[in-house]
Amino acid sequence: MDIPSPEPKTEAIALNLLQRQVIEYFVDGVRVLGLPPSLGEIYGLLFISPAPLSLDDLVRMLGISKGSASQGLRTLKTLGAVREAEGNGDRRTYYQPAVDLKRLVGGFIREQVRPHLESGKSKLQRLQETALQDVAPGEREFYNERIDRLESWMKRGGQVLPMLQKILGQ
Amino acid sequence: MDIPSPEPKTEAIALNLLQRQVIEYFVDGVRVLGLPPSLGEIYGLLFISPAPLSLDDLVRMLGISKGSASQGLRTLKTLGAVREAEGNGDRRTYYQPAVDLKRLVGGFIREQVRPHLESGKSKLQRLQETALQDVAPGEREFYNERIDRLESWMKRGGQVLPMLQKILGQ
DNA sequence: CGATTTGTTCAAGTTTTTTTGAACAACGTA
DNA sequence: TACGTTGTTCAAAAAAACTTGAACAAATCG
Repeated sequence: MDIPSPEPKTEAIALNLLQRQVIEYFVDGVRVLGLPPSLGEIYGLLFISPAPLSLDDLVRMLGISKGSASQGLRTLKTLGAVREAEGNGDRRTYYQPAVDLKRLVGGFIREQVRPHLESGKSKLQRLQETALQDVAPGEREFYNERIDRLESWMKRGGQVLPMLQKILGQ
Repeated sequence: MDIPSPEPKTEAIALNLLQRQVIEYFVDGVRVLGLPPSLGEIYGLLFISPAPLSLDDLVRMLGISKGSASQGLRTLKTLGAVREAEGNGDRRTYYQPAVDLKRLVGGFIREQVRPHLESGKSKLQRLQETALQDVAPGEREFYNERIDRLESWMKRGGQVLPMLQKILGQ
């Protein structure tokens, strides 16, 4: 009978203090963006690792499940925040972080911001076309004004995003 | 013995289709910003109501609890998204939405973005000062480069926010 | 081929966030 | 001062979001 491994759920056994703090930093960071903590852990560790890491490395070093690591990497890839490292003489895939702000911001805007902006615009259009019809003609003026305002907000948003990317693009 | 009120939890009895859809619109909108749905409901209803509403109006029209309404209004006030209406010959307070984008964006940046940016900066400083010391001198180069990069991100962020406000300002 | 390693999927479990509602404070009125 | 009304607070309930882990697919190796 073995001694039951008393191993606490210690993640990050292989990580130094600096790495743990940077990971913490990114966990906080991604929360602001409305992304799950695991994304911050994964990106953070990749960011502060001298060499590319495999999915299995992430699982071991962060103490997260294979499922989380797999899904997290997928999301990060679609965000353009992580890419597969080239030419490792090995079967498994290794991952590297994208580290230029332009690319990161661009990916976030493309995947998270634009879709909402677009769907917002079309919802507004439908609003205008159908829901507004059900309002008694006498009351329409106010509603019209407000919907116009919403539309101008969306438009402004659409104008600002490219500027933002340009500014950050440096 | 009364007939037990079969009243379904129907919210929004007094709202027309347009209003319900606009509220839905804002519920989605605030989610993107990482704010709770109730804020979207409250702001949305105020936005699409011809006249200011009281806390009690919000409770009845949205079918939410007094607690939610009270807390939601507080948050919206600190975000500068809602303000109390002046001079109603009445004891209770009535609320109006702020409807110019500049003010809304400004409030969000001030309350939600800046604090994170600031705390991020100071965390980085601590990182630099303490955690980096524990790294073996030979390995410092890589870590240094990455931390410098983080600092440049924060700096860029600090520069972009005012521009953003300016652009949206009109 | 069969065995082994690598990675994905998704239902169920866990954690976190949000909402509720009842107790209470504050204020005005009579 | 006693009473009704308005609004706040916060512990507990409910809902939503995230993570896990086991079953499975895909690819490689011997």
